[in-house]
Amino acid sequence: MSVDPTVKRLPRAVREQQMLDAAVRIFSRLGYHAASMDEIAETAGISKPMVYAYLGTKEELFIACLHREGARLTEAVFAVLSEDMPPEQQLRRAIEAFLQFVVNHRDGWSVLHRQARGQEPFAGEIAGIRRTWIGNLTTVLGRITPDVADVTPGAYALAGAVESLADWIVEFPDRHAGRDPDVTAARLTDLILNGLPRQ
Amino acid sequence: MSVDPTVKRLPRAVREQQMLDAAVRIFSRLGYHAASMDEIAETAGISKPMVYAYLGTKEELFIACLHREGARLTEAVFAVLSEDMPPEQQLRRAIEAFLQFVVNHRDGWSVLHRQARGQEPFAGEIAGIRRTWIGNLTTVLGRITPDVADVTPGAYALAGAVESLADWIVEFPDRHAGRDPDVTAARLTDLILNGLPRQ
Amino acid sequence: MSVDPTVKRLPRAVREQQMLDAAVRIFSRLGYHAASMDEIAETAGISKPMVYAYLGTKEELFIACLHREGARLTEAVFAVLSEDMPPEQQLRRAIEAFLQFVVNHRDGWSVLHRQARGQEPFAGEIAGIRRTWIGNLTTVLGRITPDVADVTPGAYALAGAVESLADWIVEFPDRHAGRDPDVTAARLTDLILNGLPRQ
Amino acid sequence: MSVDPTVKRLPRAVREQQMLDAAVRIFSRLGYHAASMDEIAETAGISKPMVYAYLGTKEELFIACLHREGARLTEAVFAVLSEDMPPEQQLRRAIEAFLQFVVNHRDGWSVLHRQARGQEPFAGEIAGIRRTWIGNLTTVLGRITPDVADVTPGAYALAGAVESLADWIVEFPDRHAGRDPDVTAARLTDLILNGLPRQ
DNA sequence: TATGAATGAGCCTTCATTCAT
DNA sequence: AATGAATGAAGGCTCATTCAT
Repeated sequence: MSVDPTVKRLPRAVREQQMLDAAVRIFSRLGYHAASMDEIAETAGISKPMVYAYLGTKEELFIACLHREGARLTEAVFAVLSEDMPPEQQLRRAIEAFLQFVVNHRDGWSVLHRQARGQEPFAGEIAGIRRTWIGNLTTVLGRITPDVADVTPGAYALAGAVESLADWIVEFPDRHAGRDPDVTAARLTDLILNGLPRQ
Repeated sequence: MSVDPTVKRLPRAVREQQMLDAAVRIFSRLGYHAASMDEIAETAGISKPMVYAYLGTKEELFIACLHREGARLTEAVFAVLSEDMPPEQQLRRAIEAFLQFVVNHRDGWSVLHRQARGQEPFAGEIAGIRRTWIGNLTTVLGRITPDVADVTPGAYALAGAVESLADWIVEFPDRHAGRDPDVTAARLTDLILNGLPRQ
Repeated sequence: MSVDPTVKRLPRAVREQQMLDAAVRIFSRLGYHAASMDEIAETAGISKPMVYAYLGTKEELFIACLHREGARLTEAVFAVLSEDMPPEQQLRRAIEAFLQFVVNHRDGWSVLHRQARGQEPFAGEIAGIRRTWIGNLTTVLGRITPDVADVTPGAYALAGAVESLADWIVEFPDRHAGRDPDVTAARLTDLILNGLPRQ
Repeated sequence: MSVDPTVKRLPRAVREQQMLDAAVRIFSRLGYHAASMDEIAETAGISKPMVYAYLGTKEELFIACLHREGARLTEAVFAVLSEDMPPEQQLRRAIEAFLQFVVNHRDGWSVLHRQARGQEPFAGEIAGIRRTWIGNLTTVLGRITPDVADVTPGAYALAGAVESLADWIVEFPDRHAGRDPDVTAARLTDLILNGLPRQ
């Protein structure tokens, strides 16, 4: 048996990941509607009926992408936290992890954040994933401030700020060059804790 | 004789606004691709060929929507500012105006912010409109803080925070009920200026 | 009363000729189907309803063009003939006149010859016009040769030859430059009468 | 088991020919613009998307028809010639072959000659195909006559004569009945070589 | 497991034609 | 006499999805 790099028969689990990789790539570039199953299948190096056999309809495929990328994001943020950290450090490290994730998984981030927000039938799914991550922020902020009434809007504001910075980093890599995402995370943490430096 | 509600012949300028109204409504609910010219024309109470005659292609129609709503947003924010205000007040009032706009023009906001970000051939157009509004924030922040290096990322963070709060207000009208957007704007301004209240 | 060059109110007969001019121009460039009434009206400097009021539907308009240009062609050929000419001279002068007409009325020729031949519902009309001109050739040839059986196919062959030369002159003006259509007509007449010069 | 006439799954090469057959038939009857992809697909006994999948755009489909029929015509004429024939015989046999082709492939001839001449974007393609066949005539005539200057216009005239005769044969099958195309070819060859019989 | 062949349905776009002023 | 406003109808093209092998 040879080890032809263009193997034909592969175990299902491997093929599924190839398909999801291709799907995330195409969806991130074109959005849900403009992406075609043809192009996804071709990118995955597989025929279209296989995509349907393994991952179902286009809608189900997109949701599978959302789940995989959402889980990856959640894991990436959780991985850097530990119960015994002081909340200020948790805050900074969570932001760091988020920015790092976006920089390293632009396609996944694009699928999660840009390509179907507010578009049925994905709005609920995406909002749920986002709520998970904002829920974490809420917990952390709740440990820092006593201002109970504002902790939820605060978490939403903070989430938006981080997402916007992530987009900024991705959109202007040059202007951001030389600046580690960790530095950006630290600056934002400072801003949250202490406010804007005044002149 | 009063104006018949089902008027037939109307001057071009009027019809164009009707069409744009319908287009913004449909695009905001379904996104660019899922929206059909048929449905837009029907919503506008006019036949499809008229839409093509006055506003052109679906693509051109969408861009016309972006321009109209973008201009309205810019105007709404500019209208509340005056040169001689202290910058802290400018900041608060700009945020107020922005949140008010989103609450009062949900469809326009959805078209600008959610339905085509990062999707060709609109990515550039939308990014440009957003950059205008972020540019204003940058100017205001620059008057408040001496920290030159961080003023641009700060403006992006702030913009994201405001946008996210706007979405929150729209998404959970109940939880937000009784809370004026102006209160939210004031709290966010406080956060920016002084940081999170510590316990 | 001023003599504004963009006069508005013109007598019907004048307007009709303007419209036919425009129609022949557009039909000759694009063919019957690809030409649009919009473009014809615009080229004529008039609004569409006027075209319909004066010349009827697109089909009727096209037929009007065929009639006008066909009549002009017939006249041009007849004008140079007289009963008492020897038939060889009639032959040469008819060919001359035909070639001259095509060179001077390319658009009309294109409408008659290229843009709708064999296409319903114009095939019959065009064939009829062509038959008129071929009928003339038949008469002339009949005076030259006693070979009755071949005079009709001969006339068809001759007509095709002249038409093809006309197209050649129009298609390659450079290669034909310096060569008067009259020279071409003389050569062709020679060929008909005496055959190809042998080596 | 015999071949079911309503076979469902056929290899691509077969289906493509079926489609081209249908396309030539419809285009020849209606012309490029008036023909609809729907009717072509239906005539081919297949659904429209298959036509697009295999032959591309309507424009590409028409060009594919031109190429196939043009190649067939060229082959038909070439097949009857051999290098060692005297040029007079080459001339006669080429004309014979051409007339035979037109009589046996009326649809193909119509597509090549009548349905899109001078109409963009096909004018160049069609002119090129015609130039090939006229080029052959030029070569043959060059072997017969020493009159270099007139050999090209002579070939154009001859081509037009043959084409016109072909149309005549097709248009009046009755008047032509009992007359073999070969007889017509012989008479035309005579005319070319010797001129019109004089009285 | 894997795929070439096939299609129903729908959307964007345009055009000839007419109405109301 | 003249036109801006308006539309029914149709055509090109694409796509998600499935069948037969």
